[in-house]
Amino acid sequence: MPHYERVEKVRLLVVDDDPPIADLVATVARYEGWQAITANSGEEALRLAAEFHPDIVVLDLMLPDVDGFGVLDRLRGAGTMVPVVFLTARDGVADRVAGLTRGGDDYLVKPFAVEELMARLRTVLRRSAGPGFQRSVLRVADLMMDEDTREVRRGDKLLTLTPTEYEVLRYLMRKSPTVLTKAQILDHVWEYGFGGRSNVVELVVSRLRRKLDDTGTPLIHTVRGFGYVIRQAAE
Amino acid sequence: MPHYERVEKVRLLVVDDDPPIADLVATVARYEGWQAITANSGEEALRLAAEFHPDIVVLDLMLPDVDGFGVLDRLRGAGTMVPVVFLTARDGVADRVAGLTRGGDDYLVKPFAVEELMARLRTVLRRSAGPGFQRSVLRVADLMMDEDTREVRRGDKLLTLTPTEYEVLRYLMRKSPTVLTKAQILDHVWEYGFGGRSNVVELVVSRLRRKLDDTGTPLIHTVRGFGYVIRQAAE
DNA sequence: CCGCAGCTGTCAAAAAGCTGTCGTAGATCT
DNA sequence: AGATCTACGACAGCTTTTTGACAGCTGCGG
Repeated sequence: MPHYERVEKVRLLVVDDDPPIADLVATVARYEGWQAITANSGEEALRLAAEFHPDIVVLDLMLPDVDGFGVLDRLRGAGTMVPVVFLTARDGVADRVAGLTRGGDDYLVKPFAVEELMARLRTVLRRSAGPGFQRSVLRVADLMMDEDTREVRRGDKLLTLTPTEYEVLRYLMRKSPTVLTKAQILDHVWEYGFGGRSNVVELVVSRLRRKLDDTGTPLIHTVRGFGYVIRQAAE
Repeated sequence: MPHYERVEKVRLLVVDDDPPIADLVATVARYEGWQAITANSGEEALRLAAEFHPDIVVLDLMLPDVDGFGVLDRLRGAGTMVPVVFLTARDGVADRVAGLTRGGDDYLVKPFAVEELMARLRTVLRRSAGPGFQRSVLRVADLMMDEDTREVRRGDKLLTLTPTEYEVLRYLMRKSPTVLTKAQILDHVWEYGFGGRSNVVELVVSRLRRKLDDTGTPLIHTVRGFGYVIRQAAE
């Protein structure tokens, strides 16, 4: 039983017959500092899994040859206990997949938001790292976000965020003190293929500010002509 | 996990000729921090038992070679007193098994719910730990659940819960203060293979709330767009 | 002091969640 | 065995929350 440590790069295998999607995921993962490879078919996936020894697998259920379940079976049959996160279309199979989260594996419905996928991968990795895994808590100045309890506090004031607000804030906090463009935020937090041509990001940031900058000094800063950062008052 | 204290890892051997089921159980156990291995036949089970020295065994009755009872006999014949939890199909043999569960053994009918199986394993382990074993009591604020007597109290008011309500509540309490999605609850509390397409979880939560939040402050909180938690209301 | 990026109020549609009602099936009692 | 009771979950109506389009306003930077 491999033991997954944070010290080494996480090894991710992405299996999806749609190359753009597979690449999207792989790219984001690499950007996180992970080592990622992609497979576009079940056979290829099995071959790559055997030689690459991934720590975690993202697996589309609809593959041209062997289907997702088949791949899973054969992975397990080969004695690999590598955790798997499934991707499925909104319809149909979702039910069948649902049963799989039990094992600690997880699943996500297409189209998904990249940050959501990454969050799940991190969670699954954290859990599979064995017992006594610690809570994941993000901090920026006196702002705190507990990813397990979904509790967000500014100082000791508890904040109530909507799902979208939560996701945007998490992304900002994760990347802090890096400045993110609105496009990056849109691409990571909203489902890929989102049609929102309007000012959604500004809108959500505005709402976030009202909730969290109400008390104390502003934490979310606008970088005019570029994007947003969250950090303790800069320069 | 907050409510489970044990210094050494529990060693679990899962014996089932259906690999997905065996893996399911093993994976869930590992997530509890246990050490788990699987066997897909009676012979393999006996071999593994000899070298692995499990603390507890999950044993399917219908095996290709030696049947479950045979495995049990040979285990006992070898002088092992390791407690066994049997898995059986809904029909037939159930009665015979009942007779065989002497001592600390137990059995469960397929398809089972993961949380139910884990609960039984914990109970059997606790009992087999010798005399003066400790009661298992879960507490969240003034809510108390005794897993041995199945007694649930809010303050000193005794609550009467249906089986499903009890299971959902137990799962929530065990994981408290982590927020659980409806899918997680469904997957852990309902039998595997349940095609829950409706709002069962919401329904049970609704009924639970009526029973336990009637007195005092609400304990089960909705995290809109995500799931449910049970915990003392955070300020 | 101008212009444009950014901010925010308003609103309606859609999503998510809650709960009452009811039929079925299994358990329990007589 | 038959009658009765209980638990469960399908379904549907209703309420609340969230979201994003739109549009007008603000204020920064030059």
